[in-house]
Amino acid sequence: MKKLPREFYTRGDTLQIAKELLGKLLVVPTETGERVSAMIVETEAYLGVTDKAAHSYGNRRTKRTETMFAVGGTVYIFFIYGMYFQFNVVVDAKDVPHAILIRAVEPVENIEMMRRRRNAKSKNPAVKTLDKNLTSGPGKLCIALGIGGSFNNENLLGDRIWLEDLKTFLASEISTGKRIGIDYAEEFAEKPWRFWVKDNQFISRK
DNA sequence: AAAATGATCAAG
DNA sequence: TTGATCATTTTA
Repeated sequence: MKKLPREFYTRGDTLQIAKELLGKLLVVPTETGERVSAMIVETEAYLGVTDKAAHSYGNRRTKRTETMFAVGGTVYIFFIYGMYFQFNVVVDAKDVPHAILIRAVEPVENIEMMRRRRNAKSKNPAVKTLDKNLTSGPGKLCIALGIGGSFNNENLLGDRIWLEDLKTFLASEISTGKRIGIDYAEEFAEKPWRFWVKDNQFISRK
């Protein structure tokens, strides 16, 4: 399969890219080279220096936010709530700190592996994680796909993690709404910069 | 009966 | 944000 080219990430229309990311296949091979993959079904755009919800608001550069300033096609991982990772795709040119948070994916290849990893994280071994709960949230998908802090700053054109074309959704198949978990962002909390595949079973909220 | 849904709470 | 628990509703 063919990796999405650098230009897909660097062309410079973050909201458009956030929508086009829906239907793309996220591939994270195991150490032994087995493909584990899932289709992106929910995204949120974070628009650089003007967006109060973005880590890079006001051009803030810290150890954590530094990767947001990398060139489009770089992976930005951050740790949240003391226990979960979030997976973001950096877009636009170097030093333009735009990123797209991947909020939910639909399992495609090697679902068995995702199930094992998710169940292993659960405290109660008796409960079996339902397939539709496997990757229906930003923290869950990172566990299922084995994405941890070491993926921060990884190149999406490398061999550790990448995106491929899979499906294309029409504008009529995409829903739009407010982003989640950013109540502190004042007027930006209302911006309709969250996108998801309409009626998809794997989105993070109903 | 089992499974899905919703509300509440604590976790690091 | 998530998982656990508990209560309620839906489904087979």
